[in-house]
Amino acid sequence: MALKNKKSQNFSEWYTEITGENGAKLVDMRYGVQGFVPHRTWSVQIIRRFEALLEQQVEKDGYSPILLPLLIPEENIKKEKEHVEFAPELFWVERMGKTKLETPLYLRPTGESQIYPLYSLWIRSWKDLPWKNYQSRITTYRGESTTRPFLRGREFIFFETHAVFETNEEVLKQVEKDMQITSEIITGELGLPFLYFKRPSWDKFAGADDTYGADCLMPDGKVSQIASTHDLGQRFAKAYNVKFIDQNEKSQFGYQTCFGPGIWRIMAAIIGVHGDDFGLVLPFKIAPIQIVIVPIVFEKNDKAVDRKCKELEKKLSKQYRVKYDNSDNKPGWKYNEWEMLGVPVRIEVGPKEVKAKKITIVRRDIRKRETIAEKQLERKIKSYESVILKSISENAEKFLRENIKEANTFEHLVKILNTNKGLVKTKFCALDKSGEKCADKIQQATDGGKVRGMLFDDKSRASGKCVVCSKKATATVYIAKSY
RNA sequence: GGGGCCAUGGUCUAGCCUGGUUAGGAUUCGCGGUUUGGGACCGUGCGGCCACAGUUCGAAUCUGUGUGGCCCCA
Repeated sequence: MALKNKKSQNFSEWYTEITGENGAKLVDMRYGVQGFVPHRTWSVQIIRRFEALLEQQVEKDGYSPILLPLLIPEENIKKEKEHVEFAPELFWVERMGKTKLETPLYLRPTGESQIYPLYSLWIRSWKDLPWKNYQSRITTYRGESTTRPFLRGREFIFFETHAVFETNEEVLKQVEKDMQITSEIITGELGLPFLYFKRPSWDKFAGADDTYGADCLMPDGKVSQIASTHDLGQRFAKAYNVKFIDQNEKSQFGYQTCFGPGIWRIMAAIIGVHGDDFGLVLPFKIAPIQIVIVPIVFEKNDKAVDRKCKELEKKLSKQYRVKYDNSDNKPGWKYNEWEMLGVPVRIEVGPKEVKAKKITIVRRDIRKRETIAEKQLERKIKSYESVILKSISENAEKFLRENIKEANTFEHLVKILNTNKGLVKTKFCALDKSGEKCADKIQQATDGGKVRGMLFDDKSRASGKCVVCSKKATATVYIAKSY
């Protein structure tokens, strides 16, 4: 059956339905442990594909893979004063069988406290720098109170890069590079536009000098951070003793960054932004099955249709991931099934097509049928690869653009955030501690609207007055409710 | 973190208020057959009251606790 909930009418319930048993079967929430989500095969196959794209991209930027344990000894979390912020939400392992462990172990809430003690051992000289490792296809653990599949979990899939540089200038270059990586994959390949912000000081990652985040707009008008980079300065280097001998034979602390595309959040955005009332709409490149062939058979002994389908399957499989669905279900069943799963291209072959040497082809994103000469099939599919991506990207970009509104007064800002969806662009006094009071006022007046920050590449000097306190504005900021 | 709703075969649901037959139906799934251009049909078969405790002669139903899910708000 098609989805009961409409995306435009009730996004939350639509989202729950599409991820579950009556939708695309991405997760199974019947596992019975809050915040711990069994990922079914379709979601894993999708995730693996874009993880791989991200892996290739960060490796191109000089990162190499490492894989560290899930468990970290207690003392590590105590070394960085601000990072201790994670402590209240840690999961602990305190026993091995019946034996109480001498050192309690915590499940990694993120990688800093396990990676940097190792960096301290691995990095010796300026010749080792920049030092760039990443780990992916791992999980991370935080005691969150509210959980939702792909948006917030107690366990979730993680991807993190950690770089050490000689200078602070290199850090900023890396921040920019990370934005490019995010853009090339998440926007370029997955069709998800985002805004890249420098976060206000009160909204930084624990222990970072600065945090930069990529915000994607979800259909209900809330933004979701789908990637972030942290300028760690030397703070972690000092806490974990990440030092190197410089060219003058002096010992120096490294400058560090870490970057994390949010694997779960990206998945949530693929589902939410591209999906429709018929199910998922997958970007061609990451679809586990790119083309499904549906036969239409009237007579049992009609071997011609089957033969044609097998021929097409064989031919197209050289270039694409193809499924010939010759199950017992009726064609209508198959259409609905594969549309729910988001397979980008469907080919229908019946007696009519065989006779006329034609093929019926359907794009998942617009669900329009087209009958073309068989000879043109491969060229058509080739064009769909880019056409589908372009089409879904443009829709997503249009939605983002249309949902950024400008406000010049506090009242206007509050009115927009309380009645409309999306982001509000406005003037703001300060992104350091002194601006936090104004941010709090906005949050209270708008039921949770947060200052997301100023655009990373915004080099202009803000003019005018803060929309809240009327003091001189120092930044143009964006405000939105968020996940 | 706060508030609300909820938990019955794989899925959806009736029964619960007012305790008492073998927990009813739809769909899915398996088998046999007829079918196949937008979720076909007939026959047949498998499968269920979230957990624990309490009240009771008797609990899906009442009470408590726990666990989990969904929605709204922080």
